[in-house]
Amino acid sequence: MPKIGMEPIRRASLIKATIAEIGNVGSLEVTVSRIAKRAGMSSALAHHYFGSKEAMFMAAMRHVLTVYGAEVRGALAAADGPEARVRAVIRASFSTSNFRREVISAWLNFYVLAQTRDEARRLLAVYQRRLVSNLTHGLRPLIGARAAQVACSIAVMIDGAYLHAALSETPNATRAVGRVEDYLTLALNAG
Amino acid sequence: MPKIGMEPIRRASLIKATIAEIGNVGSLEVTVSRIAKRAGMSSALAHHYFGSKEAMFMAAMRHVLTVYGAEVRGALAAADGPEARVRAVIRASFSTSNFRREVISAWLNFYVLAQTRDEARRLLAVYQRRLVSNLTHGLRPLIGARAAQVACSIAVMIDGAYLHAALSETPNATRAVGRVEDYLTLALNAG
DNA sequence: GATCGTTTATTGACTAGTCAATCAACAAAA
DNA sequence: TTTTGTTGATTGACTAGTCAATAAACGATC
Repeated sequence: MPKIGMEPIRRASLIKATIAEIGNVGSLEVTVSRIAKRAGMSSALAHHYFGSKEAMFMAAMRHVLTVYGAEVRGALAAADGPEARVRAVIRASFSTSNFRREVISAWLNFYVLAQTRDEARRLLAVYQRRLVSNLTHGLRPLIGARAAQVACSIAVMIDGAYLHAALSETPNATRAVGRVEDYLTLALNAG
Repeated sequence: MPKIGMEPIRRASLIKATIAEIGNVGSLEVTVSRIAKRAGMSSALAHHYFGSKEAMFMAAMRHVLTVYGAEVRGALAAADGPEARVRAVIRASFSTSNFRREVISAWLNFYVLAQTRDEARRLLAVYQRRLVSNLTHGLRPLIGARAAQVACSIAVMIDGAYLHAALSETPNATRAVGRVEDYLTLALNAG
């Protein structure tokens, strides 16, 4: 019983199912059939809307980045003053939504994909530049010219702490945030 | 014409070929046939010596970690004094051998594997503990009780910087080392 | 030092299963 | 009737792992 206007609904379902399935299996070795089944349709329909398995991955990752970006913007809007803005960006990177198993899985596999697929690499670069830019703007009023340098270091530390936390036996976002904020404090007091 | 004593030679060839093939494809979606072909034997022989594809991956990763461990030990032996030892550990983590494409690929896929395979997770934990331990021992005489904390932060920063460098358009080990060493300097001067 | 059973090395062929992508065909809306 | 939604069936290619069979080296025994 075909209904009209299904495209956006189907696409959203498929993206959600793709992320869930990647989280379940832990890798990109998921089948289009399983994704489609989870989304309540045939695999042929998944191909109809996305064209290929890889396109589904990319759309899924773009969705993860969109959600993350919205969280960052929300946290920035609620922050009062430059230092609070920097801390908001850091904390948003370790939000509970970023620590769901399937999102962790998506990130790790995204790194793998970024080695060989230019589209993934570009997307990753965009995310990193935005992160550094957000941090730099917050840091500039606090430490002036050192802002760019420190922002890069914080970005590196966020990714490292995320990786460590994600792969530790007991993932602990709070500890990870603490580690990055300790560095921030150190950098701010070293004027 | 079978010759005796082939087992260690075959195993070494297969490990080398596995790493090379992973580096080529960029993921674990490599076939046993291709690995075996690259190593100059039939796929049946690869199964004979390793039993499964996953066992080949694990052996390959263990080899990467062994080489890395040897580099660290070498750098530590040549280092003079605590601070030099800390810097030696940092620099060894960004050695040229760790920046070969296939080794980067092995690391990224190892992270992915560590999500779901206990053996991979355990191996990763061993590597991380050793890294932190090495750093802590070097830091203790310099900053006493803060050593453990700072060692963890450096370890996190090493992984983050490695990730960034590995996935940037122009991988640059020197810049990555510099970033971690900057943090070290900051931490040492913040007594 | 010839004989023979055992171990090790090695492969081609095969099993049994997987999967991405395609396509013809059908159903409802416009 | 053209567009949009939808699927079952199929294709064509690929894969991990098994197995029987072969052949060289080893070692013990006579």
